[in-house]
Amino acid sequence: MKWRELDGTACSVARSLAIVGDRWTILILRNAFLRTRRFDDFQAELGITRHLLAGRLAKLVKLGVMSKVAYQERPPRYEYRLTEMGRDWYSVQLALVAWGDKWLAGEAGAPLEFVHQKCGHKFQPVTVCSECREPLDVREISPIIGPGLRPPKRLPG
Amino acid sequence: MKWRELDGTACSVARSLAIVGDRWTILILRNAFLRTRRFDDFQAELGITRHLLAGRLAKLVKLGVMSKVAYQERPPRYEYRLTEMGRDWYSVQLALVAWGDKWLAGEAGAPLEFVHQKCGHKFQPVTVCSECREPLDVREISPIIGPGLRPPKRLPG
DNA sequence: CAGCGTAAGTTCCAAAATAGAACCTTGTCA
DNA sequence: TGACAAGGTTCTATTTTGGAACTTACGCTG
Repeated sequence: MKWRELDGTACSVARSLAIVGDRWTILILRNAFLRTRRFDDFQAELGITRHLLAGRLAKLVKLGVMSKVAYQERPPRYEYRLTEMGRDWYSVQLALVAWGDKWLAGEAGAPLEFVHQKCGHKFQPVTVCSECREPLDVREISPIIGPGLRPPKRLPG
Repeated sequence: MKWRELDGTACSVARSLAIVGDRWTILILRNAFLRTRRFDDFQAELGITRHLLAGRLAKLVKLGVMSKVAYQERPPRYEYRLTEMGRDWYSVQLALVAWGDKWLAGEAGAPLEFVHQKCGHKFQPVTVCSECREPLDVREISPIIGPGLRPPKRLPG
């Protein structure tokens, strides 16, 4: 399988990876959530080469994850902001952070903690079932064929 | 920043990426969740080259995400299973699937759907606050410095 | 017991992606 | 007029991947 074919597969993991399946892209999004918006700021904070950064940002804009917005006209200057699609990536990032905190932080503990303003507490993200609200366990989940894999109904005529 | 340095940074996203930050590794884990266990099965299902697969599996084993278990002695044959650390990756995968389903599946709908055996319903994963159980929104979360970033207390003596 | 099949790798070379550094463009400001 | 700034682009060297063939250790079959 070549990477060109990835987003053609009928798998949402593969399709997602076709967009955000490299480390730099995920780090760019991480910093975007920490309010970074400008080319040079991303470059300095991440240490990514300018060349790659330009390519990654262009791809994210093309695919609708970020948008390029002029913040001044003369000289023309742009910033990159998360779209709704990009903001929605946050649930993946939270899961990634939680996994890293749990398994990789060691004795020192998590580098960052998070406070939920709504309730005022430090929290961990918990993934629950949209129907019964119970936390999900791998062993209690069955995948089934969805509409995206079912053969289309034959049209009349 | 070079990739060697990534897992040395005080960020759980970067540390996680140092392990699972390439597409093949994530696809290997995806198939592991679908019960694939043997070298040749991973190879055939993913289309990854044997060379890379060997490297990725070895890395996952070294870092404790999967374990290599002999399932027969003569000739020696091994299979790869998720450890607890690996099973715990599932929350990230669910978030990734949900994001792909929502933003990339198009009109056809999700390729796979999931049933929660406990309640019997098709569901979406929802990320909630461990304290108040409300769904989390980016704009209601504040990161704060955690113990992993606080300078260590000076030891007496 | 020669030859075929199987699982799990390893080795080799060509093609693609990345790192690192320098350079370019458009405009402001002193 | 020259320095500075933001946002890129171009260049070469190194690293990583892709693709295919080869290896090892055994068991089976005729």
